[in-house]
Amino acid sequence: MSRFINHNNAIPKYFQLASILKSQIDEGEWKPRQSIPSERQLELQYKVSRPTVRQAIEYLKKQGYLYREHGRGTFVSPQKLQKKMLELTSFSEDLLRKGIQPNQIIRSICHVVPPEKILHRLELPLESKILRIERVRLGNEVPIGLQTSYVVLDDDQHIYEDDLQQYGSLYRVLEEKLNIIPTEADETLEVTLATPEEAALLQVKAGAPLLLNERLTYDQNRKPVEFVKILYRGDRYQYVIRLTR
Amino acid sequence: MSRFINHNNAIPKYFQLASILKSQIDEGEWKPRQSIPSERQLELQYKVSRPTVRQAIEYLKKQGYLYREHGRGTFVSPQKLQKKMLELTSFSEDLLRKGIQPNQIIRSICHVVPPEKILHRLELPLESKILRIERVRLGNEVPIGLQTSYVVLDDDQHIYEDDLQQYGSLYRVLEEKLNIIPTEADETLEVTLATPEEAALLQVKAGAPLLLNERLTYDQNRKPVEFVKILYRGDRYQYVIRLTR
DNA sequence: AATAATAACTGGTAATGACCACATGACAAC
DNA sequence: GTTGTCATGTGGTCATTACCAGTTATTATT
Repeated sequence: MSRFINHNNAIPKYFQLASILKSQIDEGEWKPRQSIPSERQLELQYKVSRPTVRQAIEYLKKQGYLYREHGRGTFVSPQKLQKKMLELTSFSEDLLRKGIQPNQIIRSICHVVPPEKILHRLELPLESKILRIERVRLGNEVPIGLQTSYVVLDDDQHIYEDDLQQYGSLYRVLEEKLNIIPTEADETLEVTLATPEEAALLQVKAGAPLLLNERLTYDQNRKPVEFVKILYRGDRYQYVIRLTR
Repeated sequence: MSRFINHNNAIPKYFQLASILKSQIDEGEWKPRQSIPSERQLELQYKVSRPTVRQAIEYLKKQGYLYREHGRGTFVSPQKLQKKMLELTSFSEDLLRKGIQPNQIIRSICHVVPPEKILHRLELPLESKILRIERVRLGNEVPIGLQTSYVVLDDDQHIYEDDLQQYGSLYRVLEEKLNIIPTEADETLEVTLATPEEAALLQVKAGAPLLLNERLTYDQNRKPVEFVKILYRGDRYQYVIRLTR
């Protein structure tokens, strides 16, 4: 990691500076709760203006790396808060972060007319046909969740089984192949009991408690792109999240 | 709501402007997906500088009221996304928003030495005595959740049963009486089965599935203030959340 | 009529300079 | 010794100016 700002570079200076500061935190150069140099010092050190310094610090603050106290200084957040800065993550990201190897079995991938309630939430007219993907998600080769995704695509956009295998996660296909960035989601969690079919796929007894997770995801333009329903095995899955306000 | 910026006012201009813009959205003057005036127009209209306009818009963007598209404009988020901008909320706030009357029975409020694991997460030395509050939470007079809170307080800070009754929620006591602002939290959700004691308090059968919610809350200075464990009745509670990235 | 260049928007990044509000430690007055 | 004042350092707010980078409608060209 270069410790200087490149002044004739396509990458914004505030972003370069944020990367430099972040690497000093990641590498333990600055310890949690320790103060980092003041805005004026950074301004001199990196030869950028104060607004640029502030923008870089704001960026890292939003991600949970730094916190500020008026009149006192800017400080490194305790380790615990540095971990998960993404609150909206894919199933695969989730598991990888816990050190579990994610895997999947694709049960079906085809165009169907989803239930009316789901069409409504996706802001689509009645009888619309959209892509449905049914998958069994595995962690270290053991069934963890049963996932049904409905994805809204334009006529010239396609997702094939090969894409999912190759990219490893639906979110990566959306982002890297189709340039759709999931940015916001409304999510619910509740407890349900396994039907015989669900029980068989998840290898539990019928009636076993499951964690039901439903999510409506919006893209960068606030257009609904995905409705997903995931049934987790109650005994093998813990949902982790970080909240801010 | 005044539609002008007060130039000699303790309240920051960007905040005044944000309030004005927000009220135009709330009152339906600007419809979802409709564009709001450009930065240059707002600059002229309210006689403030462009950085101030940008700060106001950034503020509302972070709260989910607006979204921007480079080269196109700034737009009002669809209704659905305007609702819950707070991701970190108290139990009472949660229920009120769903139109359910929250209530509580305080089972105990006393100082105890919590389990070692909890002391560790609260970054306290072994054998520390802290405040424990055990409550049964009700919605429309029916038991919904069983809540055990551990709160870290300074020696000169106190919470009494009367405070909880009076303020209605622990978070309001923390904020309004003690000036502790919960700002961030790490939370987990999983499924468990009711022990006989828990079952009796929640009025379900022993072994009934419950939603277990554990949360570690940090204050404005990133100091752990509360560890809370809530057991929700699986058949009566749905956990709702909004995710962003 | 179809296509390509362009002008006129939009938001994004950046520098400079100024003043305010809060926290803290040094120091003088008591 | 204790207390109050003040200088100094911190982040917070704001105005002004400039240019860059996408988007879109217009206009000139073919």
